Amino acid sequence: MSEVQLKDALDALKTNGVRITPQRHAILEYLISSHLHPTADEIYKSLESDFPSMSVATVYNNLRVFRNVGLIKELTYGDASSRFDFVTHDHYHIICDECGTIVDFHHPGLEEVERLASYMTGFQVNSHRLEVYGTCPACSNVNVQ
Amino acid sequence: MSEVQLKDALDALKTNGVRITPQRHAILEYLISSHLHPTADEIYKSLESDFPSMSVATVYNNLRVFRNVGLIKELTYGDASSRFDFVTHDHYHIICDECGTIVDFHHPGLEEVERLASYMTGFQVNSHRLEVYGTCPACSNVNVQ
DNA sequence: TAAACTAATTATAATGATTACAATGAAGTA
DNA sequence: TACTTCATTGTAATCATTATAATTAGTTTA
Repeated sequence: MSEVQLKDALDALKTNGVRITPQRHAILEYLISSHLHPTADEIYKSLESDFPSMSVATVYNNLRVFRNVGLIKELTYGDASSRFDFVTHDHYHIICDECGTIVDFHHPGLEEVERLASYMTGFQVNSHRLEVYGTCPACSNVNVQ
Repeated sequence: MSEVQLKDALDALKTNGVRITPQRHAILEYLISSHLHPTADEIYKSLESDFPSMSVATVYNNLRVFRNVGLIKELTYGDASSRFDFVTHDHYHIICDECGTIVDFHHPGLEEVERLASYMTGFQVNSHRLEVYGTCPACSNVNVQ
């Protein structure tokens, strides 16, 4: 786990006047160390042994706080649970249609697309979302057999 | 409304062995004529006067059928309702952060990004999803005043 | 340090979109 | 016409997420 990332995140919280509680510390630590894009429930279950009395509402509340501060991004997929991604450098996601695995890949931002969309629609553009879908190597191998 | 699109859609259903019921006809017609990316509930409410006894489950069931046949795309946004988009030529969406309006814009497909993602991750790529977010002209004007 | 104030946590109930289920109805086929 | 299959209906169930109210813990100030 990157201690630097954790320290920066805690500083960001302080700057925003957000108290640092043991639960928040643990959730942040988990988000930084696990690169698995966990759901709220996965975080809750993972921290259950360390915080037996923690409520699932606490996880949701704090994920919202972290998102508002800009520390994490929420990845939403219809009726399935949201997944949460600690914000580092710019990257996009590729998602396996079979097993749901999410893998990061680096690619320059699509500023040109943003510019064009803005020009064609008259919107002021803030951001964009890009995801690629396909079959991961593991699932491809299974299918072959 | 494009009669050609409706005819093609009905043909596609027949080819796939899907019966064409009055409800399905009406839902399809609504999806083609309205370019508002409606939710299941909006479709349900709009057809209520013509089909007083139609169940909301029928709308959901048939949207799933249409999606499986490839006639429509489901646009998902976390815990909010899914929106449904009749598939025509390639286009992406730009969405207003303030009011949620969805506007189509045309842009060449991002095959290069798909290729790069595939190369970097070893995935077989099937598709991608791109959305741009910003503020629509109407909301921009409101903010100025 | 102790009191006072504010924010966070907890447990639980409520919400709301979507799906599952069983019964009824309609379409296609022999 | 009878049979089989699929679609629709109404309702109950599911499940992620949020709201609420009470309790607890941090922070600030005297």
